[in-house]
Amino acid sequence: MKFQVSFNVNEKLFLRNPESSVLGKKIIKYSIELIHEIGFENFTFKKLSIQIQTTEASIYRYFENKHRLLLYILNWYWCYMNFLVNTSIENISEPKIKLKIIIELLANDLKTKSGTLDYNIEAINQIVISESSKAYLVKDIKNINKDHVFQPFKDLCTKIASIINEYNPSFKFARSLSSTIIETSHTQQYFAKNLPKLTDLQSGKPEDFTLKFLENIVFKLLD
Amino acid sequence: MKFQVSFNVNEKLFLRNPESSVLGKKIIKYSIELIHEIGFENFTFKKLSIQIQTTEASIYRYFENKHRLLLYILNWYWCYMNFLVNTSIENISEPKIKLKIIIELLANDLKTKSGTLDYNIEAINQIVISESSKAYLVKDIKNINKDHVFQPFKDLCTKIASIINEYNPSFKFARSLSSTIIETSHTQQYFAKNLPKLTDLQSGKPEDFTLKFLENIVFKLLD
DNA sequence: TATAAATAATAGTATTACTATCATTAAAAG
DNA sequence: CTTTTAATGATAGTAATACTATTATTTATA
Repeated sequence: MKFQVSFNVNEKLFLRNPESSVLGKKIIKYSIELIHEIGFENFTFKKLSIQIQTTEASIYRYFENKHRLLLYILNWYWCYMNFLVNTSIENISEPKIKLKIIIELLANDLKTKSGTLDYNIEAINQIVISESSKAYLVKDIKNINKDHVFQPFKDLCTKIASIINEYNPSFKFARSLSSTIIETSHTQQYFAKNLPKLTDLQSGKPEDFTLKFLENIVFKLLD
Repeated sequence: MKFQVSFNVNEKLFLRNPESSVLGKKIIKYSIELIHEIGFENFTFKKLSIQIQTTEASIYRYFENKHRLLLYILNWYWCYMNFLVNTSIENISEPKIKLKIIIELLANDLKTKSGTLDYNIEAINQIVISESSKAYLVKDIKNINKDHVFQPFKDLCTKIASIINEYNPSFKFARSLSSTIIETSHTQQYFAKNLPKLTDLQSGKPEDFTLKFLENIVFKLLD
């Protein structure tokens, strides 16, 4: 399946729309690769500019700083997840099946769901797992949040919460459960891979383990 | 209740033991205040040195870098939590009550449990909520982990897992549930305070909400 | 073809994240 | 009570980071 995906990412995220030029698209494509490779802390506009043979100044015309660039990548991901969730459950009537599909998507099945994309979806996935909390765990969160830069994340959370309540209308913590399974899908995958003592992974892949764990908790909670 | 608490923090965390000198203790005390005040990203040894009227070089004699200092603070916290958990459930026989007490401690009741301490426990709490994931979400995690700097965190996780299995021996995900409730206690408090749309908080304190949520999920899962 | 917009090339600044050196002061040992 | 050692202060310096500014050149659009 080959399809072109682009989303209307919040304009406050960038100074100049990276989708609007070749250089802009290169910035996104290679920042994904570079952040994945060296981690967000070690990532700089200087290093990126060398890799794509441009200058720091050129990148600064697109993004105020690297935090905004990270937010841009995460927004793209959250929009993509919203899209995948919506299309994957479109024709499903059973809320239980819907939830199962969503959990599979969260526990990293989206790489198999994705066709050919402009961006390296596996790298984005790893960035989401390792770096996404750094987007909101910042001192200036209150001001940053005013620009609605977390809207797609909240939308995803709201969507999943609505299906949780569709499945069990009396459950009182749909949003918190929703944000918890999103975050836990990242944390448990990360722990399983890097600090396995914090998990019950015995053998097999971190993704498969996370899937089983999430299914276990979600359906025990809602049944 | 006034008591003096000190723990044998892993020697790999520091170059010179901060507990061994007046300056060392000042470094810890005021780094807690400063990280709490300006956030870990904005925190520098230079700023700290100005506040405690010493030099950057002097601080570097205690800690290799600010990441190690953060790890030191978190280790202190994890050791303290281990201590609090152990003393709080010492005389309890019912595993359910033990779990309830632990959840209360996680959902921030520890400030009421703590007497007069050398360090600002409320500031440490906020640091744990906002900064602790930055201790492990680093590219070099595999090497850092070799120094056993996450041991007290793993110990806490193991302890809670053992009580989970004491309460319900057939539950297959005790460690993952344990690490999940620890992380979720931070995430939900942070979301409730800063991105409340990601939670079901209607009114009241983030701590109280988090407590209810955690109790709900833990006992629904284990009963 | 003219005009505007985007990019490249270059330079520069303040801050960060350190390392090094040497003088001074405080603590411990003889 | 001096000697030695260890800790701290004072100072300097470097490479990298996180930007901003200026001007020339290229590319796109009118």
